[in-house]
Amino acid sequence: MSKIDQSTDLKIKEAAKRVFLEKGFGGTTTRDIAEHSDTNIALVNYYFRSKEKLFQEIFLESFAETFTPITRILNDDLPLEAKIYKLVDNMTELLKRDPLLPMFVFSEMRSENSKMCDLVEGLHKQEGNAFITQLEAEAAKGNIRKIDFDQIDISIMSMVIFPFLSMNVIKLKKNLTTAEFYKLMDDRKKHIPEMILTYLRHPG
Amino acid sequence: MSKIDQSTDLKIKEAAKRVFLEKGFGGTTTRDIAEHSDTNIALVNYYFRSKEKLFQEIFLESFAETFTPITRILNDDLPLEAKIYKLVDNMTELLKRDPLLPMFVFSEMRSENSKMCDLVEGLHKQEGNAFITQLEAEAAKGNIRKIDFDQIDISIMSMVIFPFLSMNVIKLKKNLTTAEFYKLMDDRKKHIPEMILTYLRHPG
DNA sequence: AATAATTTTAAACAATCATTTAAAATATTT
DNA sequence: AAATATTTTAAATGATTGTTTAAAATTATT
Repeated sequence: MSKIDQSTDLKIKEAAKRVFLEKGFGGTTTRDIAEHSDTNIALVNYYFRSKEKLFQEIFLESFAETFTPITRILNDDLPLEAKIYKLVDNMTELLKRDPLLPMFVFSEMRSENSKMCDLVEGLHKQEGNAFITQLEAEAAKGNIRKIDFDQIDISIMSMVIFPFLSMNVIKLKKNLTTAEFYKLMDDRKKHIPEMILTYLRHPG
Repeated sequence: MSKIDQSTDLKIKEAAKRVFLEKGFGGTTTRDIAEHSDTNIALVNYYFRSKEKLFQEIFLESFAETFTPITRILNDDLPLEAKIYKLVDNMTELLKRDPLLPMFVFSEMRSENSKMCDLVEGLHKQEGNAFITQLEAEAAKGNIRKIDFDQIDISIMSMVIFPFLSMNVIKLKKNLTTAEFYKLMDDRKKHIPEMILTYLRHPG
């Protein structure tokens, strides 16, 4: 055993997360999970009742894992510039640790009638975006340009998350090793905030 | 019949594309495709030999459908500003027509050892990015700032494509209808080029 | 130590999967 | 019109799916 006497349910859950993140719900079989967790298919159902229940548990946790840090930092009490730098830095580090996380979350929410959309709809009741409020305040003070700040929000998320969603295409197109790709992502920690801030600070 | 006597193989292929785009390879069954094409499972295999062959055909076409317009415009003989506006406009229109296209392509290339990665590796032999050459030329003339232009490339694609990959999350978080979401995407046709160009034109 | 509760195992379950078969129906060629 | 080739159908194939069963092994309780 690698980890000292890890409980069976945790062993299964961790293995399931690994497999689900790589192959999605449809591409994963209960037997996959059993093998990767060094257990058997009966145990998977014994602890989690069904493949679907296990999946939902992992999906919800992955959803939270992705968006909780973002929400937390956006609601931090920090000056605009520091907040953007921190957001991009933290998210990049999170995604470097878990590069398959966003594809897992977004791909399971791809279609309007996906069960995961309904599942998520319940919990995410608009917690009042402090970031956009902050941008509006700065705009009122004349520090940044006045625009639709939802666009800024979306653009930051796009520039941080998209490269990880398209990792393999980027690696192919730009002929990069994994290490080189990660270096590129590190460079974006400076590039993205600079781009956003330069845009915000220069009037249209 | 809606379309006058559409050939069977085309009927199957179009239905298959619809289903694959919505549910991916793993989430789609041969029976799904048969039902949606108003044929039967034997005909699917008669015309395309296997689910996998049919899928690969559709995947490769979808990959081309996504990246051919980009490559074409990036290699257009247009001034920088016009090129960026055109690229963002055309891509947005393409994605509004086919919003599930990028998720389909990228999700099937999510893992390093995905068959689709190998499949694509063959065809996409670095056709010398004219856009980056153009950026370097402009930088040499002192018209724009000198940076790693791969970052600009990635940032444009991110800002255009990512919103469609995360469409359902954005709609939930910002409480948008489909029409409102598309309106937001239309607004980005101005927002994205303005952001990129403002950044490029102002020295660090 | 005996009993009860929990966990693990191996085997089986029915349902569904992709694919194939072979006969029927249709279209094409001679 | 007869013969041939192509397309379509219905049924069956064996493999794989998620899930369940019931007995065995282990752990906890009395």
